[in-house]
Amino acid sequence: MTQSKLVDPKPKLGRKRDHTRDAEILEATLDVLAETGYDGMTIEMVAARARAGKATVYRRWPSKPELVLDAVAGMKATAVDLDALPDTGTLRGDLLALIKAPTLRESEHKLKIMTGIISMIARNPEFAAATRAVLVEPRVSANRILFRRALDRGEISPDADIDRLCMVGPAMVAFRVLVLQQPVTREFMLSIIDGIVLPAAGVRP
Amino acid sequence: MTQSKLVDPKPKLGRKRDHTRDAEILEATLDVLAETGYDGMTIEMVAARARAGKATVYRRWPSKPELVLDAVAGMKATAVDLDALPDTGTLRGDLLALIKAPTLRESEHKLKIMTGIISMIARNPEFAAATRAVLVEPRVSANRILFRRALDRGEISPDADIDRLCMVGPAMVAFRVLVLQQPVTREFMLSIIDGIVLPAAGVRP
DNA sequence: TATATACGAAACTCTAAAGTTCCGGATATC
DNA sequence: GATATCCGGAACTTTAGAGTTTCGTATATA
Repeated sequence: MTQSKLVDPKPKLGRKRDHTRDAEILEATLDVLAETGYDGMTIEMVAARARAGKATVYRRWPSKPELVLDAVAGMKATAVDLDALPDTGTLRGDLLALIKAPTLRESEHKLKIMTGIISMIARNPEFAAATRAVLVEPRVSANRILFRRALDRGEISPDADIDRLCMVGPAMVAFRVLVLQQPVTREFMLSIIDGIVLPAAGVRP
Repeated sequence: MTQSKLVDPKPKLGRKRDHTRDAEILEATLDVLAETGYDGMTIEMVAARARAGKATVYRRWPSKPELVLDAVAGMKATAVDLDALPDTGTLRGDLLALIKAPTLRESEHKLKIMTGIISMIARNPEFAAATRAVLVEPRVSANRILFRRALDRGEISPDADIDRLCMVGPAMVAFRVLVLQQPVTREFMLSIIDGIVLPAAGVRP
């Protein structure tokens, strides 16, 4: 019997699509998104930045929302690796290990992208889900693991509200970038860890 | 000598502009803003909701950005009254007095309006300033007064980071509404006050 | 080598919304 | 009562951007 590719019968002739361009277009999408926001972004801007034609973009993604959604979802790849979390023996040490300069820059960049998408998450549930998956879950999950460890070690108060504590960092960072439009510095993160999170968790200095 | 109104020589003939419509149009603007966001909002939507014609809107505001800016700035009127802050004798009492149901509803409503404006604050500095003046400053200033009082009473640790503590509430609320899209309940605020803010401030339960 | 598709670039269509003008009717001044 | 401006409503012009098509060229299969 011959091959029966009923679904998606791939053509055998013609030039193949260059899928290395996909990543470049998605990256250009994120850049433009961070600079102008979703509504300010045009497909022509994205194509120009990726040195591609509009047709090349539309050959891969059927519409602007799907392109943006794909680009945002792709950011999850650069999230914190839950299997390689720091384990310094103290909660403070673990938290400090998570605020290295590259991590902070990345967080700020992600949030600037999110600035242009915030208005969409109210209009389109898929954007809301993508946002949470990329921006909230990775960081909160990482924090949760660190706090549980600290709890097991008896380092923090047993009646600490871990679920809320995990959100303090992300919330303060998001507020600072989205609303206050200020940079996320190491000093800022330190003041949150030492001034808010650790005291609230019941860690003695 | 006759009157010398060189600036703005008001016409003396014709029907007077009905300035009671101003407030209605601004209110309609905020409603549409909360529902569809800045870019989704059209002047026709606003005019329709205010039972006015587009011309009536454009007679008062020269452009869409100026209308929205004016509407947002007007929200400051419903901010917390710094001269009538609660003074219950304890920090916890004061904070609880600030999270009555009507206040929470108002905060949530303001934040939903802000959702549609967030993308603009990166594009237009005036929007950033208006947002801070309406959404951040009033609440943070109120908190600062309450925390200073508590500090003067010796109720909280003298080395508490008051500036950061004042932002925890607003940041957590903004994060919950803008990013998580969840309602601001009294339980949520209680968990922040009792689980984060008071412990971080060094108040013993 | 013929064919089919990809590429970048640009021309093109279509639609939606910003902003303007005009209408008939109302309300004010002189 | 003549005139000027307001009102809501609707027609109108202009512009910008989403999405499509076309063109000359490059690259793959058969």
